[in-house]
Amino acid sequence: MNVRTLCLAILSCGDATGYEIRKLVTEGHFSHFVDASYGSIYPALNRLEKEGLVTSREEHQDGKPTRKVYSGTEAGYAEFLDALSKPAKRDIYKSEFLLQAMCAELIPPQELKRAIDRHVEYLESQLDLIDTDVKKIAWTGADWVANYGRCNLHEALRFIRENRQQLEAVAGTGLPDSPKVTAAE
Amino acid sequence: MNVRTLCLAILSCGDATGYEIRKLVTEGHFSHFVDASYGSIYPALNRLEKEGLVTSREEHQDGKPTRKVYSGTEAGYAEFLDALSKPAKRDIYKSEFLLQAMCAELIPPQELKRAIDRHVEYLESQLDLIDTDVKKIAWTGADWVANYGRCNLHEALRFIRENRQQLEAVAGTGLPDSPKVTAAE
DNA sequence: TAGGCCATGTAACCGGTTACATGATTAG
DNA sequence: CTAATCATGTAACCGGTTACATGGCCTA
Repeated sequence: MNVRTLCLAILSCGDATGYEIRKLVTEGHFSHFVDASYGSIYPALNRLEKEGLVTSREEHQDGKPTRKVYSGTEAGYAEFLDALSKPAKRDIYKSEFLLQAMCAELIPPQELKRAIDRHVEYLESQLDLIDTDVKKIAWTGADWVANYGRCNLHEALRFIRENRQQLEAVAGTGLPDSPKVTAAE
Repeated sequence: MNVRTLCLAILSCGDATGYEIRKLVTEGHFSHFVDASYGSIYPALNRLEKEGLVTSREEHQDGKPTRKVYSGTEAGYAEFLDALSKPAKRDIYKSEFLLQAMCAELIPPQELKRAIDRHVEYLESQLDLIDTDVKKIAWTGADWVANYGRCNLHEALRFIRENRQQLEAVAGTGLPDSPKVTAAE
């Protein structure tokens, strides 16, 4: 999923400015499963307008800079639906924390403990974000996704709290010269 | 986390060839939270060798191409530990499925149903992969991570199975001209 | 005999990030 | 007085992917 399609999707849900789209995908309720920055959003929006998939109107407001509000067009909505009809790409998940956990035996105990603490804090903050965020929205899809995220975060936290001592017990026991994996078979 | 550090991490756990590293990160037990392709792994390995962070030996085998087996050096292990000591970057999670779920109201019912089915299948296949894979390994870190993944996948599947009808009930009820979000506040 | 696995590598390309430019207003 | 928020945009850069090149062996 590229930024272009992402913009189309968000604009299918309602009008927004580039600034707002960026907020939604980095801090708002879309931020848990997508991401993009100004440098990709603004060019994407300009291109979409040229192609007639979105339209824009300028909203002058005093005291603040002029907003350029985008709306999806019929054609834009059609392309979005089209993108959805082909099977979704598999989820992408990258986690430095899990790499650390995987290599726990090679990491000094205090170091590992700190890494776990940090990750627990991170997951808790994500959970808070969802909870404060969900009050502001009401439509079913967003609500469902929020609940999905909440459940998963709860489960992750539960698992770590219940099993972290297993990992901490082996921290640092693997010496740099004793190989553990002989790779794939 | 770039491919360079990833290679260093894997080689800290044991010797491997570029081919094997790629297998580990795309199909093996590292594949659930990292990813990389040949085009980035081989150049990274060559550079690491030039810098003295890994060494290689050639293993001639008849019938098959010569393997170039890499081992981490003291310096390489040190750099890996150093990378771990600075706080891990936050997890990256991208999901087209959740974007679809978020926009459920705009998607025709059959389309949505199929998308959910596909995603359930995908999660189940991931679960299978962990289960078949975990038998081949024994060291604590890998085991812990496998269990972590298993729990999370179970929870995700449970949630979807129990709540999918909520989403399916509203599929297609949002018309393209009735905006739902007015973006961030 | 076609395709998949083993195995290493390169080059072109590209999507996206980072950092910058600009500037008024408001909150601490 | 400083920092943050609002708001739009550009240009350089970069990490990584895709696709290709090569070639023997084994399986269906």
